[in-house]
Amino acid sequence: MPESLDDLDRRIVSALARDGRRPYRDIARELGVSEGTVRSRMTRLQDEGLIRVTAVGSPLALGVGVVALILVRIRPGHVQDAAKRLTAFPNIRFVGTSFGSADITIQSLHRDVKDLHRFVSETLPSAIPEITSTETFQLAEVLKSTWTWGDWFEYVDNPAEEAHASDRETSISET
Amino acid sequence: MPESLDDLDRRIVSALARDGRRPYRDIARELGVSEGTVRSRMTRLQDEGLIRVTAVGSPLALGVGVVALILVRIRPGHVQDAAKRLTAFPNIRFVGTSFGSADITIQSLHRDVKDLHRFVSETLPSAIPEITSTETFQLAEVLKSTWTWGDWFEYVDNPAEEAHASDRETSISET
DNA sequence: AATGAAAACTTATTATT
DNA sequence: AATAATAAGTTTTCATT
Repeated sequence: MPESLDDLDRRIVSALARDGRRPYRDIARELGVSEGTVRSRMTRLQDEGLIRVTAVGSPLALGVGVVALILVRIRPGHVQDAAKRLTAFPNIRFVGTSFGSADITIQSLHRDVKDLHRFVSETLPSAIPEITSTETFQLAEVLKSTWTWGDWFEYVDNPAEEAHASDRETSISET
Repeated sequence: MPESLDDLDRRIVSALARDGRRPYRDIARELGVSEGTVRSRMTRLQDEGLIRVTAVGSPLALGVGVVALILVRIRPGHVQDAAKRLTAFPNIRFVGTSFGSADITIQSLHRDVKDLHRFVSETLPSAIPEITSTETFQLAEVLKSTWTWGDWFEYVDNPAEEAHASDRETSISET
């Protein structure tokens, strides 16, 4: 039963979102608690699957030529099953079911546009015959892709604010 | 000039994608190089903005009630400027310009559907008057959201493979 | 659930190739 | 660009509250 994060958890997560390798001891000093407290809370959050500390980076810098967003429509009654099968593709990084004119939205990585085209026109339809249509958006430039939480914690605590100082310095621009 | 990653860089990044807090010394032992080599390569990759080690987690577990994908169309000639202004919103986590029937795709976070609706119907149009239309997909369930690179490195090195063993155990399912 | 103490281990710096 | 040596700092374990 994954209970929500308390204020101390959030501060720890914010600190690690800024720098995932920052020593627990250092974070503990800043927050006025012991190193063990930071450690045990992070262990709990990771064990519960709520948080992971990981290397993230720009796909386009890591040898990925093409990043695409694909909207998928599925024969009624087969959405959940189709979504589950899409998660098995190594080049699909995101799979979500949705309300609206698409049943599933995915983000996929490709070496080049030829690879993307083959994927959409051949691989996907033959792997998931319940697909009734797809719509593909090849991304030209990723201007923001953020993993920090400080701004969100501020936003959710203070609904009035909009478009103030942003996370940009700690995000990776994936151009 | 960000040159691409060599094989050793990739192995280091893969290891840190699995566990971002794993000691450099431990990774170095596994890869048969010195700790300093792992450290200096990570320093370079981080300084060049190619890789970041960070805490990532399930938005829906962190107090985010609603995650949406929004496709945005913009008056011709204003796409780049509008995209840049969208990056300033703290509740927008992803901004990409794209080819296809949308000019910009964004991912946004909201407390509830009322907040999402206000954002789409009021906040966005008044902040970015060049928007000509939007299409919103409220995400119901995120089945995959992966940050590891091992599978991609395999995929890009071996085009024939499809839908084999996946990253799922190291991704966070954002239900 | 949080803490302090201590041994084991890692990091960050420096000099060397 | 990589390495070994080393002082300083961190992690991990455990007994205590």
